Amino acid sequence: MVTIYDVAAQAGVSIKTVSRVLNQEPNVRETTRAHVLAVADRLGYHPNLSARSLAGSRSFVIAVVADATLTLEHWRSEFGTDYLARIQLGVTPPCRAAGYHVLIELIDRDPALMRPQVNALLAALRPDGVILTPPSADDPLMLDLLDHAATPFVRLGPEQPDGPGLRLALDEAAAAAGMVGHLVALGHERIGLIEGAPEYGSSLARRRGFEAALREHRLEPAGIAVGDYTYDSGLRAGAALLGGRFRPTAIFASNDDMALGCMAAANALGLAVPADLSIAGFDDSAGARFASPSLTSVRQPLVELAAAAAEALIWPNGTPDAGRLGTIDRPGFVLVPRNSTAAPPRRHW
Amino acid sequence: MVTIYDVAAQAGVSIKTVSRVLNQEPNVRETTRAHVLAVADRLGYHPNLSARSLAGSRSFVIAVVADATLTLEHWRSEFGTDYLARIQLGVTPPCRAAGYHVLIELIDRDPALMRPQVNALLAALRPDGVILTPPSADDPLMLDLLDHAATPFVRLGPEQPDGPGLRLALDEAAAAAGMVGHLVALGHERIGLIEGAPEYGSSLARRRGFEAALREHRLEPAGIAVGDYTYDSGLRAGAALLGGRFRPTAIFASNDDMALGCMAAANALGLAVPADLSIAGFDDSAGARFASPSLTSVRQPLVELAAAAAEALIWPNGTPDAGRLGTIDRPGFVLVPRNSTAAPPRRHW
DNA sequence: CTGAAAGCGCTTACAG
DNA sequence: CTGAAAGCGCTTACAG
Repeated sequence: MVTIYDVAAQAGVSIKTVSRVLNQEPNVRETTRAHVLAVADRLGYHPNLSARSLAGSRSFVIAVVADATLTLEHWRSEFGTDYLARIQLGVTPPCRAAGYHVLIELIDRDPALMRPQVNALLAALRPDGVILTPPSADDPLMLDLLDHAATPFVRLGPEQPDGPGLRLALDEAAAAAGMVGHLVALGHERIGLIEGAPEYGSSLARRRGFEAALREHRLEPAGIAVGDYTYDSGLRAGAALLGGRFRPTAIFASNDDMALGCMAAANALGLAVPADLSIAGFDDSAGARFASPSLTSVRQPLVELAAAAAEALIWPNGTPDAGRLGTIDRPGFVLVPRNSTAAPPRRHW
Repeated sequence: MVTIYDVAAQAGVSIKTVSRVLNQEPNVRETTRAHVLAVADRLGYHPNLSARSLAGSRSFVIAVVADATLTLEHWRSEFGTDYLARIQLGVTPPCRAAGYHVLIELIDRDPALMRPQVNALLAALRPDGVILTPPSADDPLMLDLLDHAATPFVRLGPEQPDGPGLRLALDEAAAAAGMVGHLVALGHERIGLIEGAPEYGSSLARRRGFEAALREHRLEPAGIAVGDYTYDSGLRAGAALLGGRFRPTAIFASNDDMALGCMAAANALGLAVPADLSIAGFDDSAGARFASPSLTSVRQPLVELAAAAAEALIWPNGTPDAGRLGTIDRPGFVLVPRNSTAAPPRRHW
């Protein structure tokens, strides 16, 4: 392997000068710089990351932390697999462009496991930055460990509005409100909600958005049922909402899995979707795209969020073209209308 | 950060002894070993990977090489996203268990880009091993660069039966033959084939398996149409196969996308699947699971293959329990029967 | 604008 | 069974 000494010798300068050129430091004569670069290129020189990391303050490594159990489950089920892939899609291009490497690190939630795993990660890799995906983004021990190690980190879609680290928040309330707006625009006036597990912040935010939007349109909720983000809970909640006399003409579920469960409940009751009942979900999961009818949903801007996180960690003092980060600081959700929502049926009661 | 010096000082030994204990080298008194481990644990010591890599011969890094364009496309489409996720699922657990880190490295196919990218990867990271996914697994330049750098590498599902590196092959012919066996068992005697792009080795292997299985059952192909692995080509090929007078009662497509295209062609002709026509695919993609009717397909054992690759790189001289690798050396495909295949219609011509 | 020295935290020979 | 010395390939102060 060719080292910095080889380049220095060939170029007739000291290794320090080569180092300056490679790191784009100032105070190098332009001709020297060009010459060194030419020699490095000719020799096929590429700096050794371990040496750089050991001697300097940068490792050129960004670690993406994901919950071990959840991630392995997602990969195995090949269903919710989207999430991490979207993160990778967002993180990878800016990292590649800046010569950074991305490490997906699976960390267990159990504190007795998490503590040594995170400490080993930080000590072994000394990553220049860590990106926390939910639920790690709100784990007190995780935040504490990173904070103590003084490792820069970004929390993707945190549920807590404060705490350490850079937070890249998602405006879930606005997204939920947007979905209500979509249903109202179709003509619906009786809209029910299937709420997610109340212990999740996302679930509360989505309910908040739902209620605010209804108020704005001077409507009352046509029933609220509580689920836990699973298909089965959506099935039960759907049955409950649709069992009454004045059933809603549209139901907004806090995630796609529950929306699909609700769709099954509607089918069981002989209701056609969307002719008799409109159903909307949240997440734009694979299931939403492949369902029959396909499910109207709202897509989290995860790719943009992850890209912003990577750029914030790579360029702590502002992106090269700083304007961009600002514009994607709080990227918007995207409403994806599909075949499960339509105008309400004409009244016949 | 606590270093090996801190541990050595606290334990009252030299750093070399600490190093021996940590690397599980022989020639350490049992009491010394226990004491050092206790001190290391108490201090929360974790070795710095950069220092280990720089000083020693191991980096504890496994790089998974994937084609840049294809991977970004897959991630963006959120459709073929399965592939890399399956690889990650296979590679991650053995690496975690052995203290290795996994890096997904996107490499461009263009030689002018590939050469510096691969060289930089090898020089910067000095990975202990590289896992090549298709099509990199058969790229001559890629193989040459890795071979020259003397980096151990594994080729997943290579199409060429020889060349450098450890090859973990898939028996695609056997998988195709198995699918034909499934159709024959259902009662089909007139089975057509939609072949994939002939420039892919996989396509040839699958056709070979198809023909061998038919021969074994003393049947003739009921038509062979050539596609290129795309939905559209499957649509066209299906129309061609089904347009004749003595149409097949079952069609085996060399991948799921073409099978789904063929299904559309059948629908367009008013043929019900599977009542009038059985259709089988290959890959067990997400589309197969969500299609209507769901598509019978065959699943590549990618997870097992990737796990075997990781273990081969982590334990070059045999897995700790060496028996296991042998058993997954050539893991079998899994036939996944779904609703697109059934008994043939009763003859009525 | 350029360079000589020291040191990052380990492992590799080598010596005892 | 244990340790002192050298060195991996860079960057960090510091000097000129």
